[in-house]
Order: sequence, then structure tokens, then C-alpha cells
Amino acid sequence: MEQQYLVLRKHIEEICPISDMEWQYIYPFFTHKKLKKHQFLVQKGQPVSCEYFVIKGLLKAYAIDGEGKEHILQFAMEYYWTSDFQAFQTQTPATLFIDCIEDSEFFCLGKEGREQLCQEMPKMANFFRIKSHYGYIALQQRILSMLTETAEVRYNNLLKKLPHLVQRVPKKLLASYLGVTRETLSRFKG
Amino acid sequence: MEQQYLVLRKHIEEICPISDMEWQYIYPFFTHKKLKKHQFLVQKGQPVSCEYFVIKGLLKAYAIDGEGKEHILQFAMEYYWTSDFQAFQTQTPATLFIDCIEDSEFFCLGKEGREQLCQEMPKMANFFRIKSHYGYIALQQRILSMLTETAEVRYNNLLKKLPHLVQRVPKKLLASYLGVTRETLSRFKG
DNA sequence: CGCGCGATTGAGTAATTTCAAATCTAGTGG
DNA sequence: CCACTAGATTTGAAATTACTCAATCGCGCG
Repeated sequence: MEQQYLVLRKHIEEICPISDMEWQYIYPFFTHKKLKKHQFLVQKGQPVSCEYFVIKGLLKAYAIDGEGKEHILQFAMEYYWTSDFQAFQTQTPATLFIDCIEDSEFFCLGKEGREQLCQEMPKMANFFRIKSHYGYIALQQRILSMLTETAEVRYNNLLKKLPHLVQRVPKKLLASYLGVTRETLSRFKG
Repeated sequence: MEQQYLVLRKHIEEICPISDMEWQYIYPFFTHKKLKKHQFLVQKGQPVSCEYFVIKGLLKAYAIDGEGKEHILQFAMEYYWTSDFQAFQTQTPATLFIDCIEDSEFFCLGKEGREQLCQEMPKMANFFRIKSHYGYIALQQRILSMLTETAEVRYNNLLKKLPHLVQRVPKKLLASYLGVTRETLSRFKG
């Protein structure tokens, strides 16, 4: 468990170094949580109390449309943050589901906790600022790739960029993430 | 010009109120800029020195693919921020173009300026943190809509949500933003 | 008045989806 | 170690959807 907290500290220090004393202040804001494969972290209609930093495992965040089809918004593995951020931020019921593709573990941060951290520790405000900004840029890139590239090209780029993720995820889920059917994905490459 | 600075102050204060003294410190970080219709704010291959807060007018940020086709990532009108954030953040050449659909005016903030503001004024770090976070959520919603909804539904939602924007933008640009051809968009609705 | 741009319409083509069936694979219990 | 099953993947063929290319229409501006 000590070990796992160190992972979080290291993650924060990649953006802004902190002293031992600061860390003593920070870490109690986070609680630890463990789930098994197929269990839900977030469910549509339920309140979303936390955002989650993944220390182990793999999850998918997705919406279900009118025909019951699953559309994957995000995969979250080690060192990723995940939640239904929209619901978390506005404290409204979730519109997404998030469940475990593998047994997983997280650190959880509540809304009050995050705001208190940001108000009382400028370093943490900067940490979240920079994280959000990187996240924003990454999503812009993803939208651009959805507009400019075919699903086949996006699939090949995913293979290049995140081979470790692709290995761990069934192809039908990758298809859902890329926005095509599993049959279409299956007809790719050569 | 006084007037225009007030627009920026009001925009900041929607998220975090500031004193007159703080404002005196903040506003000199911003410079003013004006462009006419069809002029470029950002061009592919060029360095991106600023992020821009639009006070007047309307712009489009887009990429051009291998076949010379334009794919619109973002429209930016009054009170929107725009830039090639990826290039700005990493100080690499732009991959996007941004040009004016109408005569436009902006406040410009350089990278050093932004970091200095954030380091020396926790309130501004919080402002940008919250702005980025909202932006991140909005892009997640857009990705989700691209995955779950048809272009026709997305078009109708755009009409409902931003009727004022839709009026000002030629339909062929909306088509590019939605990810379909102008012919397809033209066959929608009635 | 006519030019030029944007929007629309039509017809043929290409790509994706849908539905169905066959195959493959990993994990389970005997 | 093997057979069995559930889930995942692949393949085929028909139906649907969007795209391309071409032509036409409409309107505002000079």
C-alpha cells in the first residue's frame, strides 16, 4: 500500500515536485479502492462521488445508446485518470458506465477534496491545470483524427502508439472505441 | 479599448472574482490584435506564440488532409479561447490553420506570460484549471456525440444549442465540422 | 445585369452496416 | 490431458448509407 501511494506521488511529481511535508498533507485526501473484473466503478443514473487515478488494471468508460449499443469514450489503465467528469463536476447523475476489463485498483478523490487541495496548495492547482490542459490537447487530437483519418488508419496508429493497451483489450472493444463495428475492424489490415 | 479589456475581466470573474489591484497586474500580460476576414491567425508550419481570447468576430481552426480537404476542429467566436494548443504548448510548428470567417479581434497571451500569471497568482492558475477542465468535458461530450449520434442528429443539436453560431457560418463549414460532405448535410432535415 | 459563391439535387459508386453462420480460443471441470 | 462451452473473431452476402462527380438553382455584391 505504501508502494501504491508512491506511484501517485511520482505521478504528481512528474509535473510538480513536492516536499515530504507537502506529501503528508496531500495523500490523506485520497482513498483506496479495489474492484474485480466486470464490476462497475460508475453506473448511469448514480451519483459520481470521485475521480479516480488507476494504479492497476484496465477499465472502459462508455455510453449505451437507444439500441443498447455500447460506445467507448475512454480506456483507462495504470496512471490514467477516469470518471464521468461531466457528472462529477456538476454533481448530477452519471450518464456513463465505467467497468473493469481487468481486476483493478484506484485512488479516489472527492470533489470537496480536490477543491480544498487546489485552494490551499497552489502546486496542486497547477498540477490539475496542466493535467487538464494536456487532456484537452489529447482530445483535440482525437477529434481531429476522427475527422481526417479512416478507422483503419486510426487503428494502425493505435497499434503503434499503445501496443500494450491493444494487446489487453478485445478487438470488439477497440472497434467500439474507434467508431466502427467489430466486423469492419476485422476486415482491416492484411 | 477600455471596454474590450472589461470583457476579458468579466470573463475571468465569471470563474474567479479579482480585485482592481489584481486586475492591474493581470491585464498588461495581454496584447490586443485585429484581423480582417480571410486573414490567418495561425498557419501550418509557423510557430504559435500565443493563445487567443476572441472579443469580436468568428474564426475556424482546421487541418488540411492529404487530399487538400479542410476538417474543422473548432469554431471560435466571442468569449472563446482558440489557438493550436498542441503547437503552443510544445512550442513546435503549427499543424493547424486558424483564419477569420469575419473581421475579428483578440487578446493574446504568450506562454511565458501564462506561466508567470499562474505561478504568481494562484487565482489565475485556478481560472485556467477550471477553464481547461470545462473544455475537457466539452470535448468528451463531442466525442461521445460523434460515436453515438448520426451527423443529422448532431446538426439538429447544434441548431438548438448554438443557433447564433449556425446563422453566421456557411453550411459547408458546418458540414466539415460535423464530419460529412456538404451534399450530405444538404440532404438532412425536411 | 451578370458573376461568383454557396446550396441543392440527381445518379452512379464505394464503403459500412446488418444479419447470419462458421471458426477460433481460453478457461473449466472431469 | 481432454472435451466442452462461452465469448471473441472471422467470413459471406444483402441492404443501407455516405461519397463523388456533375449539373442546376438562388442570391448578394459589384
